[in-house]
Amino acid sequence: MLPDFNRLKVFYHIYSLNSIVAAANELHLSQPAISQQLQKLEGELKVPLFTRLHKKLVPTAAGERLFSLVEPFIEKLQDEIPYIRQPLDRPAGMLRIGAPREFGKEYLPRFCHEFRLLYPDVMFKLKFKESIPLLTMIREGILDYALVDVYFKQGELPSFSDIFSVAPLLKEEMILVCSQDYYQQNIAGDHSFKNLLSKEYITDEDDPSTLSLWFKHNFHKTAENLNIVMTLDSHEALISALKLGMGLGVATAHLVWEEIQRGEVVPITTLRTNMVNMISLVQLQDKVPTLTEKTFRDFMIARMQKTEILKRFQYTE
Amino acid sequence: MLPDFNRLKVFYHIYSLNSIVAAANELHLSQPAISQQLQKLEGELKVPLFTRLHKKLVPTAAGERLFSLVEPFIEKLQDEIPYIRQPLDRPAGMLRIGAPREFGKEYLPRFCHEFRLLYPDVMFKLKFKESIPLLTMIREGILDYALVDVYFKQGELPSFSDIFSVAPLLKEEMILVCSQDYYQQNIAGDHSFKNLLSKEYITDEDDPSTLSLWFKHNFHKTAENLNIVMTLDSHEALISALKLGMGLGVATAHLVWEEIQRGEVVPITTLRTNMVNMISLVQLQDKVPTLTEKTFRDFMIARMQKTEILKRFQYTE
DNA sequence: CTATAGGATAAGTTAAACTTATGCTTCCAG
DNA sequence: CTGGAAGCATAAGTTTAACTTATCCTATAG
Repeated sequence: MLPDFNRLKVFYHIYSLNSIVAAANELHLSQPAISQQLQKLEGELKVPLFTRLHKKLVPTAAGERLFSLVEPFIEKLQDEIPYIRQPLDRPAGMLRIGAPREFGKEYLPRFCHEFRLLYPDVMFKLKFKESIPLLTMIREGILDYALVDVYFKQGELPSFSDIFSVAPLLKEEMILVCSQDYYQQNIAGDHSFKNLLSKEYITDEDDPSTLSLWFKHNFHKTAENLNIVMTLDSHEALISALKLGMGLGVATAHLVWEEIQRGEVVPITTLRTNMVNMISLVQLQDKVPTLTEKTFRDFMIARMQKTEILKRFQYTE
Repeated sequence: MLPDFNRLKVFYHIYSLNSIVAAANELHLSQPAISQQLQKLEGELKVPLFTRLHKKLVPTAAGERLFSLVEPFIEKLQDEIPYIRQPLDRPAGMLRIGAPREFGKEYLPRFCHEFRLLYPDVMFKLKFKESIPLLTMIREGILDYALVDVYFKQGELPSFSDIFSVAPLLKEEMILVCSQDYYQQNIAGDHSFKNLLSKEYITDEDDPSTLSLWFKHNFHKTAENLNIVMTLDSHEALISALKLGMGLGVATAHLVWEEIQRGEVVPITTLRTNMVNMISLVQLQDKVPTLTEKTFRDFMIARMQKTEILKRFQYTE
C-alpha cells in the first residue's frame, strides 16, 4: 500500500530541483537511476507525478499533493536527526506544553516564567487548543505535556486510555449548540438521535472526538460519518461560525453563556445531564521522561496545589 | 546524513508493535531481516534506539524522538495516499485557509459560509496565525491560501519571494516592545543594535522572521542567534508573556496601544519609521490551482472589492 | 544544420536486502 | 531441576533490485 520510502526521498529531490539530472547530482547517483526510480514510484502510486515537457518537468496535482506530504517530514528530519542522540545533564532545551486558551492567557506563561527563573536553559513552545487535539499531539510526540479537558460522567472519575498518565485539576461543562436560525430551520424541537445525525457540524481541528463523546454521553450510540463542514483552531471563531448558522458544534458552556442568555445560541438538551470535563495534567505513561520533563512536572504539581487558581476553580467535595 | 528511509518504515513498525517478530509478520519479511535493518539504522544514526531486555524492546529517548518524527508522517501517508490520484470536476473537498486572528473572528467564517452556499461540497480548515508562519505553511503545502501580513517599506510596494502570487488589501504597523520592568532593567534607554542583540525574545511559533525583519528595517543588519526563550501560537498569550518581563517581542501596534498608553508596555523606537505590513491574499505562484482553489480565489477577490471591510480599513491614496 | 542538454530505454553489474540455519538467553510449566 | 518456548542476534549463502554504462530520442539555440 505504501510506496518505497527511498523513492519518496528521490521524489523530494526531483521536485525541489525540478530536474532529474540535478537530483542525480545531489544524490550522487546516475541520471538513469533517478529516472527509473521516479517511474517506479509513479507505477506504485498509479498516477503520474510530473508532466514531461522537453527538458522540463511540470508537477501534476498529484505530484504537488505528494510533495506537500513529504517535504515537511524530510525538512524536519534534516533539522532534528543531528540532535537525536544528545543527552541532557540538567533541565535544558525545549519543553512543548499545550493548554486550553484561557489557561494560556493568564496562567501558563506565568508558570513557565517562574520555571525559567529556576532553570534559565529551558525554553518553551506553547500550544493553545482544545484537549482532544492536545492528547493527539501528546500521543504523536508533538507535545511533551498538556493541560487538557477530558470527559467523564458525573459521579465517576475520568478514565483515560492506558497510554496516559494523569492528575485531575479543574472542572468544566460541554454542550452542543447552534444558532437560533439554524435551530428553527433544522432542529425545531426535534432533539432525536436520528435528526441530529443528518445535520452539519463545526469542530475544533479535524478530530471530532468531542462530538462523538457528546453523542455517546446523550444517546449511548456512536455517531458515524457526521457531516463536518468546517474545522477551526480557534474556539472564538468556532462560536462565530456557529452564530452564522453553518451547523452545530460542541462548546464550553461558560464561553457561550452570554449568547444563550441573549437567545443567539440554542443549546441542544436531552434527558441526560451535561458532559463534564476535568482539566488534567497529561503525559505519555510509557515514555521515559527526560530530566527537564520530570523537573517541570514536579514543579507544576507543586505549583498548582498552592495557587489562587485552585482556590478559584476547585469545588468542595 | 539522512538514514535509509525504508529502515524508518521498519523502525515505525517495530516501535508500534514493540516486537521484531511482530514487525516481521506485519511486513511479510523474516525476523532476521528486521533485526538486521534495525541494527543498520542504529549504525547510521550512531545511537541505540531500543534497549534489549530479554524478549523485550524498551525504546530509548532517541528512539522516542525518532518515532515522534516518523509516526505523524507515516500515519498521514497512509491516510492520504489512497486519494492522491483523484481528480475533481466541481468545487469540492477541503480548502485550507489561513488568516490573522481578528480576521478569523469576524470575517473569514462569513466568507466561507457564503462560498458554501454556492458550493455545498466544499469544506474548510481555517488557521489563525501571524503571516510569516502562514507563508511557511503555504510553501509547505499545509495551506492552500492565506490572508497574510507582509512587511514593506513605507512609500514602496510590498515585495515577495518569487514563489508567491499576491494581491495587497489592508495595512497595519508592527513594533518591538517589552514590559516597563524589563525595559528599566535591560534596556534603560539603550536602543542600540549591540544591546538589543543580547536580550531575550518571545516570538510567534518558532519562526523569528518578524524579528529579523524588524532588525533589518531599523539597523540594516541581520540579527543572528537571537535568544528566543518562548514561542507561542497566540498573540494574546505573547502579549501576556511580554508583560511578565520575559523579554522583547514584535507586536501589532493596534493590539498593544492601550498597554502603551498605560505605561505597562514600552515600544523600542529608533530613528526609523515603523514597519508597515500589508494584508494580502497569497498563494504559491507555480502551483497549478485546483478548480476549488481557483473558484475560491475569484470569489474572494470579487467579495473583498465590495465589502464594508474595504471601506473600513482602506486609506485613500 | 549541428551541437547541446535533459529525459528514457536496454542490458549487464553490483550491492544489499533477504533467506535459512543456528545460537543465545531468560522464563515458565511440569 | 529440566526441557520447551519464544524472541532477538549472528553467520553464511541466495536472490532481488538498485545502479551502472551505453545509447537513443527530441527540442532548442546558435
